[in-house]
Amino acid sequence: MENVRVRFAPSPTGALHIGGVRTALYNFLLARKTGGTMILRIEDTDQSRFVPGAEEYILDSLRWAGIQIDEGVGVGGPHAPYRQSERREIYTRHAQKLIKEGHAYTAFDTEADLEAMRQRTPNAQYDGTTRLQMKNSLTLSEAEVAKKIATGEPYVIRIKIPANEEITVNDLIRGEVKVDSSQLDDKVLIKSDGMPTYHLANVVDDYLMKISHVIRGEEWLPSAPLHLLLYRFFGWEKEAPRFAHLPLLLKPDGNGKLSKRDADRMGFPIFPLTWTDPNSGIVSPGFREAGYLPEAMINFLAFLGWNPGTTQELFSMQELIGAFTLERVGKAGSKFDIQKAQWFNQQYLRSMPVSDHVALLMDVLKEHQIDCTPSRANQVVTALRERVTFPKDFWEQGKIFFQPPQTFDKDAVSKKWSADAINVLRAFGQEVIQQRSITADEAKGMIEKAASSQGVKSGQILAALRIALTGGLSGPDLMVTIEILGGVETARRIDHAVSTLK
RNA sequence: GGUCCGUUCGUCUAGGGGUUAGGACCUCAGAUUUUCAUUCUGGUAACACGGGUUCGAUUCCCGUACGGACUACCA
Repeated sequence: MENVRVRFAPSPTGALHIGGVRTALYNFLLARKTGGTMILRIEDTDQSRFVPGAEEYILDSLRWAGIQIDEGVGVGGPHAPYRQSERREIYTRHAQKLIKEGHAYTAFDTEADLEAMRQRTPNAQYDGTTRLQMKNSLTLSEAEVAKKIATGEPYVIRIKIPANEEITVNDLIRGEVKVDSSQLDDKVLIKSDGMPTYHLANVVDDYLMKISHVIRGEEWLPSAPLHLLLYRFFGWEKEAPRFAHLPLLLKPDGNGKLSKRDADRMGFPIFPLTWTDPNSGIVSPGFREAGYLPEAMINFLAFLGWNPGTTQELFSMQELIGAFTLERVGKAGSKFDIQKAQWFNQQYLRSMPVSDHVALLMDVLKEHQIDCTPSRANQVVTALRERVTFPKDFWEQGKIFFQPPQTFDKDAVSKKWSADAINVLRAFGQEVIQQRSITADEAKGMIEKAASSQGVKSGQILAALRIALTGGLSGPDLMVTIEILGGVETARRIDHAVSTLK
């Protein structure tokens, strides 16, 4: 595989879909694996769908994901510009060449004309069977065409699809896909606003930018024969890239392509970063803001449609680069399983060094305007480390170390709060208040003493103690909790609970 | 409707003419943890269907069913 050059070519029509991130990832992995080049091209040929901020968003998302761009928008390169709206003349020139050689023609049909044609014949398309009934340079005289163009009548340029030719797409993932050219229609190449359509722009740019592999979503497979035809008409058959059409990301339940609607409905993000739609003002949550680590997302995404053929599941970007091959990409679509994504996140979050966890905790504490010494943060983090899936869990599970419980779990109280417990807690409170700092072991001994003084086994009142201290029944080791809280705070919370709960 | 693509546990998948069809997530049970979580052990659970080829098919071929994508002057 000489000189691999791949591109990720999104449209700036809104936030980047998570499936787009996976497509970018596979391109990136192949580029890095082969020492090739990763190119970012922005396909902004549809002016009506342009959304301000979308390009910036794409750049930010890729950066967050750790997908680096070697060439293209944002970094420049030898084939600039990389924004298709800035390459207009190039496409026009190429379209003209096609016309000159009889592979394309101009068409003047209005929307009403097209509609009428479709009405006339069911399932009709603009192709070899209908093009001679339409208003185009094949049916009009040269003079008429020239006049229409001179008077500024809008027109498009269409490809002239040859009849009855078998076109074979050799897809790296799907093998040979054969299509009869008669099934294809005379697709518009240049729109009436002078901009190219995807089909033309894509082929011209991939050739000019010397792309070696086109790795894109399966939704492009049906138009791949058209693209191949274009390569042939331009005389670029030898330089045509290899194609790899990726299976789609499917919705978690039922069937169909994963959509934003599904994500909203099931309560998880679909965009890498939070996105605010500039037109509607609607804010859509992002994976980053939901607490997903980029490493976890990348690992998760890589495994949706690809696997290394071993039982290893945790892969760093470097490991993915080493293991990735297009041959091991599957053919069937994958349902987007958010639970698996959470599992990956848990794995990555827990394996971070303690210092990172401390930093995470300090961040949330700052948000809540709580001061905390590093050593205390360290204690809390140590107690919580094995219990977190998202960074926010450090706060949700750790806040009881910084503020007394706001409420007491009613069920827990009715089950575990007893007269015996109150007596033991009182006794323990009077002891523990003497010790500003107390170790877990000391706390344990003290509780046992208090319990036996009341003729009770300590095990019977531990749940009540936990309720008094944390408001509920779950949390880190109780003795460790007391150690972190300290004797004074422990006593204060017991006091409060005993006087509040009857 | 037409064209194309696909189909192994609920999910992500490995595998491949003769296997106890393997792993992970989820789930369930047990152990550990005087809680919960973690951790450990174990369990439930799959080759869409029908033909053919073959001594033998989940694996190869054909068909059917089901699902999906595409069918715009959107990408």
